[in-house]
Amino acid sequence: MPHILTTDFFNRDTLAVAEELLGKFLVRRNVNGISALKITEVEAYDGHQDRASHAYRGRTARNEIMFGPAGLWYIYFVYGMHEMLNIVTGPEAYPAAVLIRGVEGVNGPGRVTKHLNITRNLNTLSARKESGLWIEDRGIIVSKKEIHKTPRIGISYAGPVWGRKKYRFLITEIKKPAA
DNA sequence: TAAGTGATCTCT
DNA sequence: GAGATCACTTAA
Repeated sequence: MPHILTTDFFNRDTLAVAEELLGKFLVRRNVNGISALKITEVEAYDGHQDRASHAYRGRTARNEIMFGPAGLWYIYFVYGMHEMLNIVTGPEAYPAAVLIRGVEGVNGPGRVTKHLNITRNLNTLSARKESGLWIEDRGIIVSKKEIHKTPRIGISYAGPVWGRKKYRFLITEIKKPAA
């Protein structure tokens, strides 16, 4: 039986949540039915001191949701064309979230949202069945050996310290034998 | 490698 | 209000 992740899962250390999201399934229900895709790549944005985080300069209308309780979707629009999907983590008033950068067969945060028809109208909603977008544990175990950690992407403004932190987690690509 | 695209934020 | 910037993608 798939187990839907709830607040308890998300209301923990952001790095732990990010790492453990690998291998879980992002499930979307819309007019086309239900699709479930395994999460393969994420990034953590953790706390007000994280210079790469939207919350670094304090609370604004956009990042307000990052200060909210865990388990809410934070979806924003960048570069005039891409919606980014994040799940809020940690306790209320502590600004943190995990960006879902890739799922099985769909690489790149902008492509994930496009593929699953995820837009800002889901922003601030809760990750549960009722919202049409949630995350399930389907029993897949991801070993530490399969997990790669690298610096985050597209955050050169974050400076040498925060820019180099290995807050990006991805499942190692398994090389297929040449056909 | 550079352009596209528009919301958001910072400064006037 | 104006200008710069941006947690990206695609086409060369």
